[in-house]
Amino acid sequence: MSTAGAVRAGSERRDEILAIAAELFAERGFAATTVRDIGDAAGILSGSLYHHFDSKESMADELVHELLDRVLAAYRRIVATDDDPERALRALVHEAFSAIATDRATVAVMVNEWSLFTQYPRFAYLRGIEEETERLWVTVIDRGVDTGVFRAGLDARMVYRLLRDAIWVSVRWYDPKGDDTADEIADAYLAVLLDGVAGARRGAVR
Amino acid sequence: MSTAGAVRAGSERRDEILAIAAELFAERGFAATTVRDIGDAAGILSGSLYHHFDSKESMADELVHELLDRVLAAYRRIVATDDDPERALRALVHEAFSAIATDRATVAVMVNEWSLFTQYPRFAYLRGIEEETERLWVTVIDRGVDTGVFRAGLDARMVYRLLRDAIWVSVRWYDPKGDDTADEIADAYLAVLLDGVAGARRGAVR
DNA sequence: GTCTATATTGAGATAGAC
DNA sequence: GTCTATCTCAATATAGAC
Repeated sequence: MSTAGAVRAGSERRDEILAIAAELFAERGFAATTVRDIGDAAGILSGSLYHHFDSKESMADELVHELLDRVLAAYRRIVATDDDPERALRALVHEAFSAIATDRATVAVMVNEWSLFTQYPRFAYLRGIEEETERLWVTVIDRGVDTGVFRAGLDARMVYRLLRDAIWVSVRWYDPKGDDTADEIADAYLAVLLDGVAGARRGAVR
Repeated sequence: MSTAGAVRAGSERRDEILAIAAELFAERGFAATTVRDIGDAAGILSGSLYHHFDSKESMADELVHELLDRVLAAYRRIVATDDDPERALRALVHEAFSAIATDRATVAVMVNEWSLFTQYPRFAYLRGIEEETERLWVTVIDRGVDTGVFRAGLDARMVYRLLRDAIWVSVRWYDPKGDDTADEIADAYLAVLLDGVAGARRGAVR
């Protein structure tokens, strides 16, 4: 009956508390958020949180792990399904921005606390997920170079990092109530990435 | 006699301790670094740090403030000096990557703790610096659009954010001992930004 | 599933001697 | 400029009643 992957199935109350914790972690930072803050926001005492969770860390762990499992699964589907490199890259970028739209707080936690979390053994899986993600994106970029739709001589790994960093950190200024939807930002970023900002044909490497 | 701008002049010992603190903040995170850690690394007791600094916060404050003042001054010089939009943009990007090379630890602290610091009144100046920085970069991009060297209809603010985010977060994977120098990464990023990754001329908006 | 009550630890910071 | 010694507070987490 469980929908879970790596993560324990959760009651509704649990999920509710997790969502509250995510908002607080995103807003104040993981370290600066106390279990009392979370309890207060959830309308219970801090001690009662430990009926649902082992520790403050495990809350962040569940949030981030569950998100990344979902995103990675989507990446896998895209790369396995779509043979066209440009369309696949577009889909990957839209998928990431979609996660920012649907799970803003958790993405913010991931982005802001990445350096912190990757220090702890409990978050060791982050490396694995990050490696597979890189492999998938780089595969798509390399395919594009092979088929000639992307420029020859491109450093796929560097392009991936540029894009990954720019996309995820946008969660820091992304405003769900703002003028631009996540898909619109995705398209704007893709426009720059694919065609560049230079207006006139240049005597460059192409 | 003082070399300082907004920041108190410092003895050599002070600077040494600041550099040590920067490394620890960058490595373990600001919150996870204790004043005892800093004292240990500096070879003194934690209490002795308070002869040099008011608080742990003030150490991070000095580090980040001093760095951003220097970088902003460089940006100002570039924008005031160079009329050519593409050359100015190149210089801005190289300037940022140069800061990553020379002040890796402090840049990492700034990037990792930005969301945390901007919450505190003491770091209110971050907003001001960020705003002026955005204005400077956007000015250069808009100039490029006006003179036709950058594509018409470009959202300068979005391009700035994309670039800013991608550049600064690269401090998380930048390896001073790695194959690529900061200038090489800057050029690679600029190549993507200016010309895009698409290899063939496309029937796009240009 | 939440509360009462509290154990325990570790943090930032201070006062005054040397 | 550093040390000795310590204060004070706030944090995570636990035990057991309801």
